[in-house]
Amino acid sequence: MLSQTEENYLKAIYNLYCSEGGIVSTNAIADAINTKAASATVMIQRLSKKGLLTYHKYQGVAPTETGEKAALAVIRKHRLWEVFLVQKLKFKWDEVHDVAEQLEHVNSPMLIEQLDRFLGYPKYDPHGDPIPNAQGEIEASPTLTLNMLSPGEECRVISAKDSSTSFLNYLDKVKISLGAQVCVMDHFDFDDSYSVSVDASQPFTISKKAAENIYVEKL
Amino acid sequence: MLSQTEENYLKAIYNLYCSEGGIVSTNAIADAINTKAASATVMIQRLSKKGLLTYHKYQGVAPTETGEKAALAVIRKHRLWEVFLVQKLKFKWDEVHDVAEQLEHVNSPMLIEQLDRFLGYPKYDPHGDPIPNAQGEIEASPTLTLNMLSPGEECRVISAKDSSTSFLNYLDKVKISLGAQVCVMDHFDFDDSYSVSVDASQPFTISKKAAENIYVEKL
DNA sequence: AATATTTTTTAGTCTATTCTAAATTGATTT
DNA sequence: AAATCAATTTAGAATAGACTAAAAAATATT
Repeated sequence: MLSQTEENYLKAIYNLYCSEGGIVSTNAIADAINTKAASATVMIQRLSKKGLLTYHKYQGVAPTETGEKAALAVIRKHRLWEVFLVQKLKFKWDEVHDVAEQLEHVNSPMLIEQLDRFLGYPKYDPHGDPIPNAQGEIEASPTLTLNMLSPGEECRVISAKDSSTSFLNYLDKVKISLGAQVCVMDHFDFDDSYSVSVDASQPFTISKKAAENIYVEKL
Repeated sequence: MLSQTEENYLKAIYNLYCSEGGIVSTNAIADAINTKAASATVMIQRLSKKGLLTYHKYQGVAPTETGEKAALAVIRKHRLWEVFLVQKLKFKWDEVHDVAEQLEHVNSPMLIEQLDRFLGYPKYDPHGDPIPNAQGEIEASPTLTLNMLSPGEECRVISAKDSSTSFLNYLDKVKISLGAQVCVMDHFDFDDSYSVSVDASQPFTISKKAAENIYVEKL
């Protein structure tokens, strides 16, 4: 059993390891956790004693197989809760993080299993990051944006690339929500705008800039 | 801001104060929290310094106005999460406690507000205990059981008085679930059994013993 | 290669929470 | 009222996690 603090360190280390692509420095970890290098060192030593990290003094750190699994389990919980908050509790995409940060530490395999079912086994969180499955397998992030589709094609909204409040408000206003089905009706060359229909309702126009910032999956 | 541990003590003290009706002893608190009297003493001193308890050495403890509000806020969260687990995530009534015990410490007023809305502002948890409102006001527990109704009356199921697994399994089997609408069709004097219709479906018979253990509210 | 700088680790404190053991207080019995 | 027993509190120590300051190692600069 890992403490909340251990889970937070592990998650931060895994994220750094993926994004920076390689061995992670003590300082980078301390920054991510918002603590001091000395504290990070102590925790690194503890986690590597538990077999979750490979660690060589002064050299840096990497998750082991076990450590990666544990980190992905936390990430899975975090992202499922984010979906819950947005889809069921009407949180905005940018309001979920702090709460999910707390909920991710609740320990109950049955809870997560049932939550996953309740949400309809979602594949992406509201920020477009893929949700690891129960075995800790994770897909690549989505790369297809709305503007890449041709008229006639249908897709489901995964997330927003730009997560600024102003863009999220815009999406909210035009009722393009997570999971919405969008059909591209037309493309206008003269200003690169698109006519789209959301959930089979009245089509309307969105700009190229907007379309480029909406991640989708084809249906 | 209270720590999780402080919240747990406060909740336990409030519960003891209500059930035992008066000043609470250090040992009773230690037992409830599953710790030792010495630890309870330390925490009592801390909570009374924070103005949440009135405390006189060797005499015992009672929640202050503020302490009661804080305890009720935790109880509100706990009971809302229990409803969520049973109604949405298909937990059995006897499986929810440990998970709710964790979830109740997540701190986000918006989360609880939205959860309450999402659940349809429930008044009782799956064990039949009333859910305090956002102002910390709480009703008395329900006292009306199914056998107290006359043929023709309709009611909503609040909870089970007997929460043994065998009874809960029985209720599950006959599809009498939390929130179900039950209409009493008939009462048979010769064995005191009742004919009931659940959610307007095919009536069936339940024993006096079963009817006495189902808390309901009249519609 | 020698020095200076940055990063990392160690050592020593601090707080929250727990424990055990000892001391104190209150209640009970004679 | 004294002696005993149970409940409570204090004292002292442990652990998890954080911090600061100082030491050690790695890296960069001259």
